[in-house]
Amino acid sequence: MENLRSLFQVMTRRFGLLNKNCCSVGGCDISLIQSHILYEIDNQHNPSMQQIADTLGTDITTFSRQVQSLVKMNLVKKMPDPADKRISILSLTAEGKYIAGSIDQQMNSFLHEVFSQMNEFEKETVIRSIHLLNNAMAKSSACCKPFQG
Amino acid sequence: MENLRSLFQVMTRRFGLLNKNCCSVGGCDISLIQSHILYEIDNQHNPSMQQIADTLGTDITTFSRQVQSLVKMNLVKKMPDPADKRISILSLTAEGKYIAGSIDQQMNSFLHEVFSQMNEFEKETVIRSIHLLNNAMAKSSACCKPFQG
DNA sequence: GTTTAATACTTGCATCTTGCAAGTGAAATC
DNA sequence: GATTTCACTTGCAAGATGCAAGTATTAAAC
Repeated sequence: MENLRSLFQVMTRRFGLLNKNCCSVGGCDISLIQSHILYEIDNQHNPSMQQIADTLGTDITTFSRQVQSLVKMNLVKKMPDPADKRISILSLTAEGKYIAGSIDQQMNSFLHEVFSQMNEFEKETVIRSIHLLNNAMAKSSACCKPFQG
Repeated sequence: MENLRSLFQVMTRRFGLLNKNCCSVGGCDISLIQSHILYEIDNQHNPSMQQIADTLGTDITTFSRQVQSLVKMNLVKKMPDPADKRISILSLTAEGKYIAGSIDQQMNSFLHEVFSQMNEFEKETVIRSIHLLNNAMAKSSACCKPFQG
């Protein structure tokens, strides 16, 4: 089999660059990490700090400070869990939802442009393949332990 | 079409986490960025500083300092281009090659484990798909301008 | 052929990010 | 009730980042 790593390296770097350029919405500049945090808060159900930090594979202390900034920017809300007062449940404010949605839209429109290079059959094949890959990665013990979302 | 972005987000994060854990070889600890630099130096032909910095989408000043560390660690060599003395050509030292190869091996063995979850047909489909994707991204104007390797 | 502009880097500085260690307070275990 | 564990938060020190301003070299303009 050919060198799998270089195949993936190229792909993920390109997607990473895409992601990097997708983070400014209006006057509001969001860092790459922050956009990932917004994304995860939006996609998980009543997530705690720890959950999102684990998902993203970032240290909880760094994460704590990132969230503090997002709270200051009025994009994220932190509510103590009524059942366990140690836990902070994260959610997006209206503004946070707007920003997250905006980034999502930008990313999707770029991706659609990329996919527009392909015919229908190719598109479907590629999408199915990524699903396969994601499932295989989720099952693999070697990698990605933190993330099981 | 379903939400493409979340599909890619999951995939690239998993691969990113994989990458993150692949960077220590023996006693030598390498940061993620440094491993990317080693990879690119190894894969491009007599690359200049600017070329690699562009490929990786990092600022040239940050890159300059990263390369300085790698030179100090005796993993990278910097040679002035005889034809244009402004340019520094980068190459790996023997030790740098060893480290880069080691990381490559780790990544590939993890990827093979992931692919071992699939049957032959799925494997081929997935690999072909990533090629398709990389080609489409290379053609797209929207993204990844810096990288054309 | 000298001046001007552009290129390929490098350094200064100020800011942000990172993660370990050490803390707080709350829940679970003993 | 004492100890341990858990979910976070802060102190610090180290590293990463990027703009501005520098050097040296090459290319372009006049």
